[in-house]
Amino acid sequence: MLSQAEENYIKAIFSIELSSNKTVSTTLIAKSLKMKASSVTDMIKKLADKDLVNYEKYKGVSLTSEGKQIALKIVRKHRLWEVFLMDKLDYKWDEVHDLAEQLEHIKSNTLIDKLDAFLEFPTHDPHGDPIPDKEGNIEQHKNVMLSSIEINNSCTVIGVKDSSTAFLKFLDSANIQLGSVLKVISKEDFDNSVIIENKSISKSISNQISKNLFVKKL
Amino acid sequence: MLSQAEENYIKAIFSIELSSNKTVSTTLIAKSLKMKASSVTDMIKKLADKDLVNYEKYKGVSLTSEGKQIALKIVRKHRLWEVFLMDKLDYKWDEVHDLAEQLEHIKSNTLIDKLDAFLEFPTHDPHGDPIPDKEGNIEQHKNVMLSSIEINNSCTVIGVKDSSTAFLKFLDSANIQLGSVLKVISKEDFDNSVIIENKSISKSISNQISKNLFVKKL
DNA sequence: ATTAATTTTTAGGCTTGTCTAAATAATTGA
DNA sequence: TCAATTATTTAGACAAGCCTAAAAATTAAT
Repeated sequence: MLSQAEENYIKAIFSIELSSNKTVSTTLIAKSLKMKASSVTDMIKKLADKDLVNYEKYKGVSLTSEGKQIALKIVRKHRLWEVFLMDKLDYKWDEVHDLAEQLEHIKSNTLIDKLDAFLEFPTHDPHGDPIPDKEGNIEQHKNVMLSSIEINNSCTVIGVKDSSTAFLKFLDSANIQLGSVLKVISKEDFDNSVIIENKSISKSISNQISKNLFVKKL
Repeated sequence: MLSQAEENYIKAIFSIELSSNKTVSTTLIAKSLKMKASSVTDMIKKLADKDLVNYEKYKGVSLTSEGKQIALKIVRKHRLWEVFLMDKLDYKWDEVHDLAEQLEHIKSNTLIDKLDAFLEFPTHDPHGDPIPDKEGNIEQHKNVMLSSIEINNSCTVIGVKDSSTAFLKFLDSANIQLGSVLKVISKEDFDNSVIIENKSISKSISNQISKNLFVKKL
């Protein structure tokens, strides 16, 4: 049985692997978990002993397939709890992350599948991220960002890359949710901002925002 | 913010205080938490420093009013989670305890009240125990046991004193739930067992069982 | 190709929460 | 009452998980 600390490392390594595709460095893990590199080295050794990561001194780590399975289970739990918090308890999408970070560590063989059933087998969490199934299969995010949509094309918002509270609150204030249909009116070469139309209201969206919004072309 | 270990001690002290009404000894706490007495002494000192328990060497402990409030909050969380697990996720009443022991430690200012609302403000958990309200008010259990019901009187099962898996499974097999109406047909002086009628079926109930069933006289 | 800068690891330390063994206090019973 | 028993506390140890500071390896820059 893994400790919460171990699970947090596994999850961090998993998400770094996903987003960067290079071998994961001690420093990156430390940054992601807000810890010191020396602490990370300690824990990596422990995880390597348990065959959850491949590790060679000074060469970074990668998850073994067993490690990856564990990571997927944690991600599954995290995202299902987020759905629960939002759909059943009326939390807003910017409030669910921290609570789910706690709930994802609850140990039980049955709980998460019962929760899944209770929620009627959702496929995505409140931020548009796909939920792994019981076996750890997970749909691949298509990496289409709002920033890459051509002028005059429309798209649907299907997810956010950054799910920080600040970003999500900004989206709320701009009236953008999952499912919002955005039409790209024009692009500004100078700062890469785009003018979009959302429910017939036009808005300027900075590049920082538009490259963190996953969309599907219509 | 209290650690899980601290919360577990507070809860243990609270439940011992409730069931025995004497000052709580180191040994009793140790037994309840399956730890060594020396560990208990250490923790008691810590809790006393935080003014959550009154403690004088060799004289046992009692919760301060602050400690009691914390205990009530934990009990509230535990019981609400139990209701959730049973009512929403279809767990059986003998399965919810261990999971609730984990869930009760989730830290959040809003979660438990939202859960309470979602469950439509239940007043009792699946074992018949009353759920403290937001302010920590809790209904007093009337201590009427099945063993004290007179011959020919009927009563409703309103709770269990022992909520161990074994006991609850026994009750299931005997078709006794909360709300079951039992009529006392006869009593056996020899071993204090009683013959009861439940849905027109007669059964012999040992004293061990009947003194662990809270009932309300009809 | 060396040196400088950065990254990673090692070594040693700290806190929390547990333990065992020994010392001390309280209680029991003859 | 006072000796034996039991309960409690103290002292010292250990694992987990974090830290700082220093050493070692790697990478980058001139």
